[in-house]
Amino acid sequence: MNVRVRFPPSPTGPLHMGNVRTLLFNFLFAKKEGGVCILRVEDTDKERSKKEWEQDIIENLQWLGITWDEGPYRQSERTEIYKKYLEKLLKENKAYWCFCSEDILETVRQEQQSRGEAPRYPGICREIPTKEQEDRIANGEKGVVRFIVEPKKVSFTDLIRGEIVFDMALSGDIVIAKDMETPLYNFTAAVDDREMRITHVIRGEDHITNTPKQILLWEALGFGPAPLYAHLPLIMAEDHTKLSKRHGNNSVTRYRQEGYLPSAIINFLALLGWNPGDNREIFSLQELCKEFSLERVQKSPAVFSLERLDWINGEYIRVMAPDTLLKACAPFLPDTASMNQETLAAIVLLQKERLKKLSNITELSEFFFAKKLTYDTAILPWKGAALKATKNSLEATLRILEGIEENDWNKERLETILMPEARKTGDRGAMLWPLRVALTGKKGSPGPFEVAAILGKEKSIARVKSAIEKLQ
RNA sequence: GGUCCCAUCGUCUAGUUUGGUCUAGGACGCCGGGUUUUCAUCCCGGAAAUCAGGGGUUCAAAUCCCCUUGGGACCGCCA
Repeated sequence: MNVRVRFPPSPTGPLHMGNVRTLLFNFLFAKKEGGVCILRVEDTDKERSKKEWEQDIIENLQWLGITWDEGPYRQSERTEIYKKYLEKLLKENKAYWCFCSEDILETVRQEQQSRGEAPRYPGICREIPTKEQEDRIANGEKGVVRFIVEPKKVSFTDLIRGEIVFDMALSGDIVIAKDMETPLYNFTAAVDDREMRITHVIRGEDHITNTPKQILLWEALGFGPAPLYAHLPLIMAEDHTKLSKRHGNNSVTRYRQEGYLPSAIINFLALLGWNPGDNREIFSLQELCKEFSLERVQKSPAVFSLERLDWINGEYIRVMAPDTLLKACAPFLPDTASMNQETLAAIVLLQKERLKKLSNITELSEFFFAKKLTYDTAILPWKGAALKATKNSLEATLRILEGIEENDWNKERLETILMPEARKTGDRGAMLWPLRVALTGKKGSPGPFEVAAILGKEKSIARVKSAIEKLQ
């Protein structure tokens, strides 16, 4: 079989992590099976769909490396196709015009719910003669198109969950178009899946109840065998409900802006609901394409864990090539103008193992860029040492530093000169800790030799002097 | 409320199809230790699931069957 899957985002908001997971699984499945991916923008909701969101979706998909082979098709540009099928259903009396006001519908809905019934349209307008329906529409009356849902059992074999049966007698007739130019979701999905020869519909679990509706539409339209369906477990927030706007901004753009890598996001999302069956945790997109299988997809929902994403992202950052890392970090560096490339590269490389996300570089490295360090003098002394002793130590260090030639001012030389001195104290921390704090103004930071080398002789000495002054 | 889906450490999960090798394995996070002047990295170790509960079937059940409970999704002239 020639596998064809679809990416059906709705441009009513930015691309978010939940979308990406679904699209990713479609992509991986298609690649694994040697099939093709079709990008289909589901923009039938004229009020909510925005071109800017379509842009956001496309750009972020490209950034992530999730590519498609056909499209983008836009449903808003396919009105004629839907109209044709709408007319067919109307003509064959498989659909009818409904003139019920929203007020009436709302009243009926509430009555049904208070009686403990599932809310559904009772079929009021189904009784209106076809001729009368047509006349009313021709005379300009507003109406919507309802599809007659046959009261029968509909079943399908979900590739992940097995056989699922629905009793459609419990469902009312569904609205498939607001007017001939405005078709609705279930209808356009069925039509397009057929028109685009989709073989596998892989989507979120929240679509399970739409499936029998689409299958009935598919049958009514005489489309032949429906595609195969696979419903993925949902991604949940920490509170164990479906990930949504309520849970903060989960847009790809936000993660991108914070310095998460595409490869890390892909790796993380792939492992949310799927696993290779062994203990491996790190996968490239290429590897995933080779190994993915629907059989290994989880049935139960998975909680989105930021801590886990952070870990995977850190893993990817640690294996980045120096120049790639520098380029990636550049937007997050406090000030790229005042320092040369070489220095910036050294800074980034130094912090590499400390980054969970690229944006961490900002705070981690600001002391390199600061004109003046501000910190509490109390953090200067090493393990309960007295202020006086700390000051003496720094003064001794200062004298050594001042004696070092500009040419010798590099990490290796600084270490070979200072380390023996530090050892003489019996506890190297007594000398090295105050020096490091004087240079960085922080309790935790890279080592003093690395920092001093990057800072240069002049700045380093100024900072040590400043620390000594603070201890007066 | 109705319908559907799901159920192994806090979280992601292996193991369930073909019952025994599972006194349930790995990873994240957490705790402790080592390396290191500190942080981070790295290395070692630990706590953490009576396999939701109950009942069956069986010599044997996380694995098969039934019931209960719990959680989630959907019920729109959104997708």
